[in-house]
Amino acid sequence: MPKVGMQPIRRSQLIAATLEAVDQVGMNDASIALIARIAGVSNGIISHYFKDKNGLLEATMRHLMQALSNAMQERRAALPENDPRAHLRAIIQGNFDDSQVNGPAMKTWLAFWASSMHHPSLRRLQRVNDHRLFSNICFQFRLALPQPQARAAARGLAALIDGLWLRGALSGEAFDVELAQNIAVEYVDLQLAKANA
Amino acid sequence: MPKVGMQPIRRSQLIAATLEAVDQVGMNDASIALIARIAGVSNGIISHYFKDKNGLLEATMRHLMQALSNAMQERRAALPENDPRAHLRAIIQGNFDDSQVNGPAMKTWLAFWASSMHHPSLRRLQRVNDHRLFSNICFQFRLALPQPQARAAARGLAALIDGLWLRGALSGEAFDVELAQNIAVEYVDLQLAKANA
Amino acid sequence: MPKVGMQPIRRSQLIAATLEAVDQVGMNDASIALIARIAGVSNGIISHYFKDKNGLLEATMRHLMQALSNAMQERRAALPENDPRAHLRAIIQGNFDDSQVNGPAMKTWLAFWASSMHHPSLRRLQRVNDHRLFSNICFQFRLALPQPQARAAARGLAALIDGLWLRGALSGEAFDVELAQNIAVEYVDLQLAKANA
Amino acid sequence: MPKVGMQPIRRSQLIAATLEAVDQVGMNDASIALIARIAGVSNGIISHYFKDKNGLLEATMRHLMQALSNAMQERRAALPENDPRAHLRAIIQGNFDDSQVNGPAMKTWLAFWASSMHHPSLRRLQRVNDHRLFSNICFQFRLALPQPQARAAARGLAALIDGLWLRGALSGEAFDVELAQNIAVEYVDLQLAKANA
DNA sequence: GATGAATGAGTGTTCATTCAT
DNA sequence: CATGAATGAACACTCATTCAT
Repeated sequence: MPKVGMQPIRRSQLIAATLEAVDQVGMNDASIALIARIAGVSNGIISHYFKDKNGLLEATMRHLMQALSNAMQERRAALPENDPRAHLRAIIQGNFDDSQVNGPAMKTWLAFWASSMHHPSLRRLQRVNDHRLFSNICFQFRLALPQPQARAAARGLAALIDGLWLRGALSGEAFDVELAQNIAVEYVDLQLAKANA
Repeated sequence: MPKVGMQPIRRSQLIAATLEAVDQVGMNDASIALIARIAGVSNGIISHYFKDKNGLLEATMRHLMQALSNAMQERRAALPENDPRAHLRAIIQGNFDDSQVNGPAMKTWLAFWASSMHHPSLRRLQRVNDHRLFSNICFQFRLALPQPQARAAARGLAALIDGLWLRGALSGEAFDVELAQNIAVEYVDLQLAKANA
Repeated sequence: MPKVGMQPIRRSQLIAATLEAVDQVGMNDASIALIARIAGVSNGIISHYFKDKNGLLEATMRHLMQALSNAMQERRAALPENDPRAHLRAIIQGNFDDSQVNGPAMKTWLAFWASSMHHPSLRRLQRVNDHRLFSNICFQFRLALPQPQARAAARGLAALIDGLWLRGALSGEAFDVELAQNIAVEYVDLQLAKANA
Repeated sequence: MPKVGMQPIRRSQLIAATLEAVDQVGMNDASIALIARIAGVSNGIISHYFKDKNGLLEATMRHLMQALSNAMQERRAALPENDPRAHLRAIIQGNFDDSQVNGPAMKTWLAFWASSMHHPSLRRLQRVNDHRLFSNICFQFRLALPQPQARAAARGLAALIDGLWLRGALSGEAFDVELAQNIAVEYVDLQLAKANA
């Protein structure tokens, strides 16, 4: 049923199908045929809306990143400017948002990380994202700590968040969001405590 | 040329070629033909020494895990039994051993993590490995901390190690081993400090 | 914009786009999408004016043939009836008319010749065209030569014209029209000289 | 039945199948699947012996050129050096050799000419071949004529040969080799006659 | 033990064509 | 008239695997 103005609808539909396919069989076996079948459309349409498979995967990655960014912004929007602990807490919570710790998202993120080592376009996206998380964290620590400590603390917190997320993803059990958040928040507190020492 | 005893030699040769291939083109494009070419052998021989491609990949993953285990054991062998800080430090150093932070190893680890989400045999290996790291760390923290805190600290340290490793792998720059180790060791010290509070 | 009388305009537009497309990428890769893009119209419109792609190609071939026919008629219109040399000269010049020796036309002719071997409708067009050239030439030679010689001379001149055209098209250099015409006209003179022997 | 040393056998087999396929359906529709079916082998084997389809087509063109070259050399081998008429006659006869005027060969040559306009590798082959024919002819005419006339005569004869061949291929009737040869030889005689004028 | 010829299913992609709007 | 969304078959090509030698 050809209609006009289908572009945004179809694009969302295909990105959702991609996440579903990666969840089911992994990115390697998430063929265009499978994705199209899941989306309930024909194979050929993917080239119509995304130049090729890579275009679809890149769009899917952007979608996940946007969701992550939104999850953080929502939590930080109402916070007072000069409260690093609250902002860091919101950043942590955003990273463990439902949109990031469900099965499809976790599997897709992992697959993207692996792929990004060999695909320049994904690599670029990956770098921008990593750097943004680090910058945001660093900026908040800088409000309470001198530059060198702030940078080290930021590096540590970013790594801790990613590591908690990674081990949660690989554990095979349900993601214990609260436990992960507590460990990360405690790290923030330990770092901020240096300010008063 | 002795026709006997080729098995271990060929197996090492093929595992090395696999790491090299994954480094060059990623695990997706590391075809049997490419691996065989890198190893300087014929395509067919891989089925001879490993049942199939999956067998080769599994063996490669075991190889990396063994190298990680060795790197930790070497550093811990001479340490006094009752010195958790020293042991945790050795565990940290082992995780950032040269055998783990070179390009081929990092790319292969990442690819295995992604694959393990969908391949039961890799998943099992992955779990055992993850659990062993956690157990080792937890045991050491337990020497200084009560059970609940020890478990939380272990979870945090394991995540921090993996996260530092992950962000190092993805950064695209040379891995700053010393910086990573300092951040992790500082985390150990902050946790152990609770024992005396 | 008048909605009536668009047919001849659109048809010319699409034929011109076809020639352009064939010039750019060859007939094999001259997809409907590309032709439509060059013409600045939508994909679907081609079926509207031509039944299908084959219809468009056939129309394009007819267009080239008509241009060739016109090029010859224009030059022959004012000639006296009983001057075979002048008419043969005009036929030669018509075959090397600008409309026939430009890039798009030459590439399209070549492609049509190749295609005509396997597409009955193109084949029919091709035959009619070939025969007409031969008949025209033969008729003129017949005014000066006995039948057998006239036929042989006609066969030779038709072949020489096509061969000069072909080698010019394939040479990759600019088409040296004058040189080609001189060689063909000399052939005419050599044949006509037999009449007086 | 895998054997060693199959390369030359398979290559010939596949080139023959390509000619047969082009004869049957034209080069456009001569898919790898069809060629493989005609050769009685699997699709995949073509990449094994030729890098890709283009490699197979290029090899097929080289095969035809070699056959043409052989056809001429055989006829010229026993000729005295200083007899341009005999050599030109042999060149003409070689160009109308059985290996060149059968259906598959003619259709394939035509298809290659069309393709060569858009494929650099085929274009290069085409140019070398064209130039060789011209050079050979020119060298012989030069033995009897001054340089400018020799060059013009060579251009004319090369074109006449190609044109006779082309019109024969397109005519749809059986190729009248004798008639074509007579017309071309007569052209040689007319040109050589200038030497004594 | 080792080779590499051979298979054939599977991939991403292209494309002429159809048709609701 | 004209669009462009949608289809689905066809394509070239890749690849893990098998097996005669």
